[in-house]
Amino acid sequence: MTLKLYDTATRTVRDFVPLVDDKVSIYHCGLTVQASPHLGHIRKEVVFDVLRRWLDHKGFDVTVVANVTDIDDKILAKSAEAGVDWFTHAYRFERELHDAYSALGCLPPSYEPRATGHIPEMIELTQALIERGHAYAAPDGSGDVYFDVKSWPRYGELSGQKVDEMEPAADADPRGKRDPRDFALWKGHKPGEPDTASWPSPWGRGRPGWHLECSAMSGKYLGDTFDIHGGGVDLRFPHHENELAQSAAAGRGFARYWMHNAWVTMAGEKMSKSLGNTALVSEVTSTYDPRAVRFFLLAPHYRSTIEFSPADDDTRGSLAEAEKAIERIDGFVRRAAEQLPDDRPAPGDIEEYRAFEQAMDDDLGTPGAVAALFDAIRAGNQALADGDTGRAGRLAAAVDAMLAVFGLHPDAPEWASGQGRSDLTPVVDGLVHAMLEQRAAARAAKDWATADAIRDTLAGLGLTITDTPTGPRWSLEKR
RNA sequence: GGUGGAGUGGCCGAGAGGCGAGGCAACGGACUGCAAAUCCGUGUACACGGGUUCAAAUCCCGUCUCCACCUCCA
Repeated sequence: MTLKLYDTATRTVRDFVPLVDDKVSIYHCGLTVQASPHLGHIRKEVVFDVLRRWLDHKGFDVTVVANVTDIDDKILAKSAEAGVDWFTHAYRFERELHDAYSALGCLPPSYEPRATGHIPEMIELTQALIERGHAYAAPDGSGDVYFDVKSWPRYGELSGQKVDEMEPAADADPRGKRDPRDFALWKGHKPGEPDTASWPSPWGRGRPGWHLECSAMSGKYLGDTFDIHGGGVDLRFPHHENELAQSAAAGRGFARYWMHNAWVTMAGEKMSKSLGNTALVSEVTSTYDPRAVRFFLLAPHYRSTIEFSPADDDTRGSLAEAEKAIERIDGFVRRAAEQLPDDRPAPGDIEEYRAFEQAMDDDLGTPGAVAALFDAIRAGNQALADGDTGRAGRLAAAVDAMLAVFGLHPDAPEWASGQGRSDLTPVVDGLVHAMLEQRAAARAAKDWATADAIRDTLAGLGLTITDTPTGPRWSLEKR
């Protein structure tokens, strides 16, 4: 089966054919490490993590590059406000970003270059653009270098806009620009900015413009032409438009497919720091099962907005609902582990599994794929109840494979807890089983009062007891 | 002004001309000592008004509402 992807540049769904057989190169714009990541930020990571896992599942050798923008206006402004060095600020939030990745089970990128580590590449690219007549040093002595939008007729191709119809820049200070839409490739050092935030260049000391970074770093690690460039829809313009312009104008092929994920909303509005309606990843994962958070972010289609609703008087909230879905998944995985032999057959031509693959190949159709997963779980539960271990085994194998693609398998190393709880699991297990033996004795004697009292005690400690055909089972309530 | 997207059952969220994706919630039933879990069953949903068609949530025309981007926001 061929993977089809929606390409933002052509606004069509296209068959995905990689540049090099069996290899896929992906670049997606990482974050500017200027504040704590929220659900909206991390959605992009989850979306591209699922894409990467799916390509991997299909047998491609995948290279993923996601940059870290560790120098920009906001970082300088905020660090100055906080009275710390800009790199102190940047490193702190870079660590938070990494914590968020791992909290949500995102595999690390193959390479994660920092902008500040690629100044020579950026200078080189800027020089190439000047030589080709697509960039110029500002004549005002500021040390800025701008991309000359008018020199590049293709400008606007990615976002479908015509330069002349764009809203004139609100920027009242055109500085040394030939056209208000020209954007900075290189920014001259300004008085008041820390000396450490500038690097020597042919145009004097300065620092790179935001758009330039991604062109320079993608070129270094993936070559002049690569397969997929991703990011949030809000980066389509101006960031990606500018990246494309400066790369193509420098003679590079650049990205062959453009993918953009939609954002996360709260009460219908985009989650963003300026609106104050953010849910930080760190907050959310300390309150809810991180796998539920991941499920919540990947279950809707990546091009649809997701409405995040916190718990209130009327609803339990979208993450609590997702936790119930995860419990259903885990219920089957545990049941299968208890009742089936360890050596699972291949999924083979299980109907639900084919539906899953078809959905994923159709522009990463996770909604259909999730539906297929639950169909397989239902069928698997039935097969287990019927004692049809052959069919149950194939379905369990299919469920395992689907969960691996989603990055949601409970036994995957990403979820192996280094955080205390599971370290005590064997101890708790022993204690609980001792109590359950007493309860079993009471039940055998039809002493329901004693049996229920033991169960209530355990329930009071947050343990749910479930009687199954193979004996009682305990699980820790999420909250 | 330009560009892109959205309005689906109690909630979330798919689909894109013809059997009501899936999850959460609710209600019945089976199972259970009682539960829980699981399974089976239960919904006359597609912003509004017209039109095309044997058939429209899906196509066409019009209307309304909402969101995003055009300011270095995933």
